[in-house]
Amino acid sequence: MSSQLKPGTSNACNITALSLACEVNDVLRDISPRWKMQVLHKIAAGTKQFSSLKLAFPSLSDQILGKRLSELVDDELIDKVIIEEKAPKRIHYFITDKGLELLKIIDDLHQWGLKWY
Amino acid sequence: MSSQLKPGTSNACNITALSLACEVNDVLRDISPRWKMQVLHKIAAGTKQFSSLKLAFPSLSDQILGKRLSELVDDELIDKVIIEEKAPKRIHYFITDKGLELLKIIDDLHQWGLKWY
DNA sequence: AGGTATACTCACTTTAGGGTGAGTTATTGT
DNA sequence: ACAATAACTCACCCTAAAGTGAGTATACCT
Repeated sequence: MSSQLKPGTSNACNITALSLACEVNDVLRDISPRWKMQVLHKIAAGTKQFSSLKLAFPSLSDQILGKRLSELVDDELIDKVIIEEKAPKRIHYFITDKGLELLKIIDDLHQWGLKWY
Repeated sequence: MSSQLKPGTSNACNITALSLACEVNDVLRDISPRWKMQVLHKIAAGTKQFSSLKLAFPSLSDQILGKRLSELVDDELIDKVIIEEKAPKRIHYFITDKGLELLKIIDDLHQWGLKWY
């Protein structure tokens, strides 16, 4: 048993937010889909193309990768830059500032996992 | 378009972990179930009993609350303390150090959400 | 004797998400 | 002429998660 709150401490805790509003729900729902944060991380690490991302995750299908990429674009976590319109299309993905800030927190989560799992 | 990595920067990025291993998958899977982090937060804020938690989340059913609590106990994010064995049972829940460290990161996620959503 | 309270569990249905197969477009290489 | 390539989308299935209804134990209160 660890860190019980002292009785009479008026229910305050050292967590900044006094009430975890729905934003956290939304954030968690948006970051939890399988592969999504790994793909984001890979893009942050410089992997720009669909095909290279495919190679990076052999057990991830084209379809799911496409879905995750469009989600990441919709979330404004990555930017999609069209290099060549005509087939064979060439598109590059880049992480945004918003995505980079999120990744820092995801990395904290990773560190927490390493410590406690 | 924001923060593209400079070409030739050898794919390094300012994220600590060089590769986001499966731990992040596991962590995300464990924290994403609906209500779970909110229940954890409420417990951290001093709400100790099943019935008080029920009142705190009117749209959360007994069954899901029970499931989330047992998950949180299994994850060692909360401790379950039996106050009275015989019916009517009385049980108190307390957050663990592990849970408290996680909540700090969840709060960062919350702040990130407030900033960017 | 019947109702209430606490903290659940079990079985079931419904919904959302993950995953698969096929098809598209236009250009380059053999 | 034919295959390959890049980056997808559409339609479908199937499993896992969410949510719902009912039931349980025991003691106290009226």
